[in-house]
Amino acid sequence: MTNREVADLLRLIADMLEIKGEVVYKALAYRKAADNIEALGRDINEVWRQGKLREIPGVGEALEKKLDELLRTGRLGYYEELQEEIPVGVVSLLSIPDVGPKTAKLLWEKLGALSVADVERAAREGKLRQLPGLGVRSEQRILEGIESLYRRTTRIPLGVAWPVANELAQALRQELGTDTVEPVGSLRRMKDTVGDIDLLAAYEEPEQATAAFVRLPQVAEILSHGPTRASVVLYNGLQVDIRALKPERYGSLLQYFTGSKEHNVKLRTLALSKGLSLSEYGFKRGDQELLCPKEEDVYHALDLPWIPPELREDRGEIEAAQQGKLPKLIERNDIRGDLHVHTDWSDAAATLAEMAQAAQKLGYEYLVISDHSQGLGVARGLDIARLRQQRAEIDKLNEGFSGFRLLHGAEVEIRGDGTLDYPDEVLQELDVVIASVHSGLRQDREAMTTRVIRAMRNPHVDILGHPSGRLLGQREATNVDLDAVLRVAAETHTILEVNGTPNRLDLDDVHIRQAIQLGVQLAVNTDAHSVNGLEVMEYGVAMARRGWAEAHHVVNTLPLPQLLERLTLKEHSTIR
DNA sequence: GCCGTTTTCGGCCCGACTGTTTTCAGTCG
Repeated sequence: MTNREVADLLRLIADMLEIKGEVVYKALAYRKAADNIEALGRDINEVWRQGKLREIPGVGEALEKKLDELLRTGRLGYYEELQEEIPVGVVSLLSIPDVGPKTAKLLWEKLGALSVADVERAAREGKLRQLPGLGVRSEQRILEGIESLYRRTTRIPLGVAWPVANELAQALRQELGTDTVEPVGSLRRMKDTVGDIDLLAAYEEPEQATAAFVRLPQVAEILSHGPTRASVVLYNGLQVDIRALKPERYGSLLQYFTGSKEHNVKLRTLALSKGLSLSEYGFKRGDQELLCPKEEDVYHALDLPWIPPELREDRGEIEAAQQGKLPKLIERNDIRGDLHVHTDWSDAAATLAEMAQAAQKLGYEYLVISDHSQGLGVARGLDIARLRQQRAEIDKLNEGFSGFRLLHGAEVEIRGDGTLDYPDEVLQELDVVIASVHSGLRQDREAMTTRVIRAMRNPHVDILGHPSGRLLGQREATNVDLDAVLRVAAETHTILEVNGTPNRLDLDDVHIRQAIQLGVQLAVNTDAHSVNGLEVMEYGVAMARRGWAEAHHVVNTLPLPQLLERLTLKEHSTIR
């Protein structure tokens, strides 16, 4: 079982326990363990083999026993017993907005509902309003919730939500005549996907801010609307929540609303240990209030340095802050060039000259042209003759540049057996070789892992492109064993790509962090297929930051001479 | 079910909004 599968099962059990009516803290404990297993960055099976399950935070005696049974036999007796009591169908009702464990249990016990469709039917027949604690309004609300559930297909990639959120924030800033409107929540933490958009407004009359917000022309439907918070659905189907408070509490609100929930919970616990109570309004010591106009004030009150939003996932950042060991995260301006872009030589829109010009405009010192290799026919991959023609043109262009250089690379297909799409003598001519998997994506774990590792052991392969192959919202990652890939990358000095294309963001944050811990170096690239595509660098950098990357972990922060030297490391290395 | 510079037992974060209530429970973030 994968970490994800184990985590999902623990979360399912947590839901069942809640519906059953167990003390909520029990369910909480399961969820916490699930979160930590998912964010582990190591294969849980390996942790289990080493007998180190207890070292995972949130795993105690009872969960260790259950995990051991699960990983050893693939089954869990405790879960099977629970299933006898609480059918999985009841758990599925929790996906309906405004239906929690109590309501789910009620719907099941009184109406026998075991699916969202059952609830929908009962609601249409007016049966929900007859249940204790529910009325006509609740019935209507649940029905609307089901409809929105059908509309809402999946989480939204960061690259989609980010521009929408900024446009909304800008509209509201103009409406209110203030600067203090910002996207917050998982967006501000730059998570790879977001469930909804959260906005924050600091305004003297908060109720006017929420009122102006629900009146924005983008708003299709108002879900709730109070003096300090409101929730709407846009015409594009995205849900947006806003919170508004007076500016004097701006720092507390910004901190609170940025999350994550887990990070905030830990901060509050920390506050309690110092005799303070923390909420979005600020600190309280007894009746005495301590306001935080700036976000830094919140952290300083807890004797912590300010923590960058990208780290706020309760993955050790608070402990690191306490010990003064927060990383100095890489920034967008540290990037000196893009190592992965395409041109009209293969499947992209812009010419070599256009891409070079755009890169110089961004202040880059270098740009690697890396069109597809011959095997990727659908992308008009370059055969060896055209590749050499391209080299000639790049050389010619370079004569006209000063303080900037085009490098010649290629994104070379990793074939099904792990061999590469150009022979070694051709690879050797290139400044940068990116090896990527684009075909045969359904191979089983062993075949896929062997394939990728074989490619990495080629001394000419500098970078492994989009290592997991995932396409957010469209395609799962391939079966590749990333743990093994990371180990071999460390051993062979192969650079791993952090691909900034919005629906890739690959590597993800968890594996970036693991890579760094193993001493693997990264390249943050855009994989741009147009001039505008170069702009997505900010998403790639955001992923790197979420993975605790500092500038020195990323090779394209190096000045050109050092980069070129780094790129020869593998050929000169004796370890293969 | 986890966990311990206030505890190996008794805690475990805080508040808004909604609807169905006569003072609060459920849900959400």
